[in-house]
Amino acid sequence: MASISEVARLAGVSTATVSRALSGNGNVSPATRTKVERAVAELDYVVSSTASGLASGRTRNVGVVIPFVNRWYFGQVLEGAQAALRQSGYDLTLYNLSGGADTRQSLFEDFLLRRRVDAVLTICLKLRPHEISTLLGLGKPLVAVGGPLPGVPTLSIDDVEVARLATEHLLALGHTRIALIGENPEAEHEFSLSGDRLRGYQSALADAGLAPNPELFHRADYTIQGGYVAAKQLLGNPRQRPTAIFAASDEMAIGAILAARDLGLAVPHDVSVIGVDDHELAAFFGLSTVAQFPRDQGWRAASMILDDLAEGDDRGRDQDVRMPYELVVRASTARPSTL
Amino acid sequence: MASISEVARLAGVSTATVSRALSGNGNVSPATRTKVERAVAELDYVVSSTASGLASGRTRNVGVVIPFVNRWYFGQVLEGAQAALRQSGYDLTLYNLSGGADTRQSLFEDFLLRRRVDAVLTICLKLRPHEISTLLGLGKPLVAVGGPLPGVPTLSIDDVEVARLATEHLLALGHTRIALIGENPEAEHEFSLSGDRLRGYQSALADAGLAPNPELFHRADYTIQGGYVAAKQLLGNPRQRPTAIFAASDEMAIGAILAARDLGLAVPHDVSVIGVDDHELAAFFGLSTVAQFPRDQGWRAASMILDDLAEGDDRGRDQDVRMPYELVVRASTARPSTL
DNA sequence: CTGAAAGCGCTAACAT
DNA sequence: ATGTTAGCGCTTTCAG
Repeated sequence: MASISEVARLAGVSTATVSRALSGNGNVSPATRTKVERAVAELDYVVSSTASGLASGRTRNVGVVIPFVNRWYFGQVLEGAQAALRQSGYDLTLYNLSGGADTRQSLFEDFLLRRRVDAVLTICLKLRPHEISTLLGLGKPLVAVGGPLPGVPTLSIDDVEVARLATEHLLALGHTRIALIGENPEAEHEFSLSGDRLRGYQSALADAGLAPNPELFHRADYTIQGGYVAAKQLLGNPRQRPTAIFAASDEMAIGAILAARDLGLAVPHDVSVIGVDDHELAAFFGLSTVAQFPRDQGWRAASMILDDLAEGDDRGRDQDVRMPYELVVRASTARPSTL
Repeated sequence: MASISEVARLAGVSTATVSRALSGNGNVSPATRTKVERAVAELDYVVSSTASGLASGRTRNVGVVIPFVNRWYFGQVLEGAQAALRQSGYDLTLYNLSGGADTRQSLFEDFLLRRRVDAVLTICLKLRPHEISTLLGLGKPLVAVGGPLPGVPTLSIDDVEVARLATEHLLALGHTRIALIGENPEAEHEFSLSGDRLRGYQSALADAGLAPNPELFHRADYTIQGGYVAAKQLLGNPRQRPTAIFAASDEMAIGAILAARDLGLAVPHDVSVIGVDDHELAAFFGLSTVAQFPRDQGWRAASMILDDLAEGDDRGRDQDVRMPYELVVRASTARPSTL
C-alpha cells in the first residue's frame, strides 16, 4: 500500500502537488501531472479514503436507506443510484430497514451519524418527524425517491394521476364495475404511497359519474400472493363481480391474473386487469400497466445529490421533481364482454 | 458534531480514556465509564468513522460484491449479511457488478483498494484469477458465498447433491423421462454454479440405469420467462415429452408450471415439476423444491468475516463450509399418470 | 505553479 | 486505571 509520500518522492514533487494532481483541485502543470500519474501507476497508488475523508471532510460515499432490498422496484432504484454514483467515483453504503424497530433506531442514532457518508438518499420511506430532523441535522444533502417527505427534495411520480390514468383506460374501454386492489395500511409504516392511488382511482370514477363501491375495494401488500388473495375475493363475489381490476402494483396485478385463471375466468374476456410499474414480469404476463422507470429515478436522485455535493453551497436548492410515467397497453385489458 | 475532546472535557478525563470507554479496549473503571457515557449522551457524540478508521486502521465496514441485486437469492443473502453486520456495528458498502465490464474493472482497480472496507464478501461471483489475487492482496478477510472460488473460504450448498436429491425424488416417484432446465452458459461469466446441478442430475439418472438424453435438456437464464420458454420446448416435443422437469432454480420451475398450464397440461398429473431454492413464490405455486436458505448463508458468511476481524491474527483460517438444504415436497410432483 | 506545515479526530503505545 | 503524546495519510491554507 503505497502512500502519497512515496508517490511524491518518486515523482520528485511534494505531497501537496500529488494531492492536487490527483484531485483536480488547484493548478498543476501538465508536465508535473504526467510525472505524478506515472508514479501513481508505477506504485499502484490508490488514495486512502479514511485519510482523505478525515482531512477534507468529504468521504465520497453516499448512504442509501431502503425499506428492503428484495422487491423489484427497490432493486431497480438501487441499481440506478449505484450506477450514477459509481460513475462519479462514489461508493454506496446501504442501510436496509428490514430488520425491524431497533434496526431503525440504531440507524438514526448511530450509523448515519458517523460521518461515513456525504449525503443520504432515502427510498420510499415514511419517516417520522424526528427522523427527518435527524437527517436534516446532518447538514448534508438529502434526497428522497418516492415521497412525500416534508422538507426534503423528493423525486416521485404523480400517483394520483397514475391511478387516474389506469382507471380512465378502463373506463374508456367501457368498464363501470372497476375494482381496486390498493395498498395495505400496515405497509404505510414502512414506505409510502399515502393513498394517492386510491384517490386517483376514486376521482376518475367520480368524473365518470360512478359512485365508489366499498365492495370493489380490497387491500393487499404489494406481492403476487397478496394480489391473488384480494382478486379471489373480488372475483368470487356472486353479485358484484367486477369486469375490471386496477391493482396498485404489477405484482398484485399478476396475482389477480393468476386468480382469474384459477377461477376459470379469461383475461381480458371476463375481466380486465391493469397494474402499475412495468415490472420485469409484466410483459411476460401480457399485463397492461402504467409504467414507471425506477432505475432512472435512482439515477436521477443520485445525480441531484452529486450536483449538491459539487456545488458546495446551498445554491440550487433542490425542488421536488415529478418523474415520467406512461400507459402501456398489453393483452390484459379489453372492452367488457357484452354479457 | 461534538468531538472526542469535548466529551473528554465534559467528563473530566482524557481523550484516551473516552476512546477506551467507548471502544471497550483497555480498562476503564465503572465510575469513569459512567461519566463518559453521560457526557456522550449529553453531547450526542458519535465517533467519526474516518478519524477512527485512519487512526486504527479499521473501518468497521465491509464490502459486499454482488452480480446484481434484483434476484431473490441475492437479495436474501444481502439481507442476511447486512443483519449480521449491523448487529456488530458494521456498515455494509455495496458493490454491484451489473454495470458491465468497466464497472468491474474500476471495482478491482480502484474502489476496493481505497481502504474503505475491512473485509470483502463476494456473492456468487466467478472471479478471474487476477481479480482473486487483487482481493487476496488486500490482506483482508475474504469470504465467498456460492463458490467455488479457488483459494477463498467459501460457503455453499453441495449443488451436485442438491440436484441428485431433486432427481431422485422424481425417480422414486416412478419417472423415467425427466428433463432438466439447466443454467445458461452465458451466465457463467457472471456468477457460478459451474454445471454442478447438471452433474448431479446426470449421475442420479446414471445410478438409475438411465442414459442422459440431450432432447431432455434445455438451458435457460434463471428467470421465470427463461424457464417458460425452455419448458414449452420440452413439453411441446411430440415424441419425447418428459413426465417430469427438474429446473435448476425455482424461478425457472415456476416458468415451467406456467408453460404446462398454457399447453393444457396439468401439474402434476401430466407433468411433475421440481425446482431449487424455495423462492418466496414457491409455496404460492405449490412448487416442490430443494430448499436452501440464502438469508442464513449471508448471515453466516458475515459472521465468519466478523470472527476473522475479531481474532486479528490468522488463526482459525476459514475452511469451506457446506450449508444445509432440504427437500420440500408440495403439489407439483407426483407419480406419473399411467398413460 | 509548487512546497512547507498545520491540522482533520481519533487510537495506541508508553508512561505513570 | 488514566494521562501524554505521537502519529494515521491525507488536504489545504499560506508563502513564495
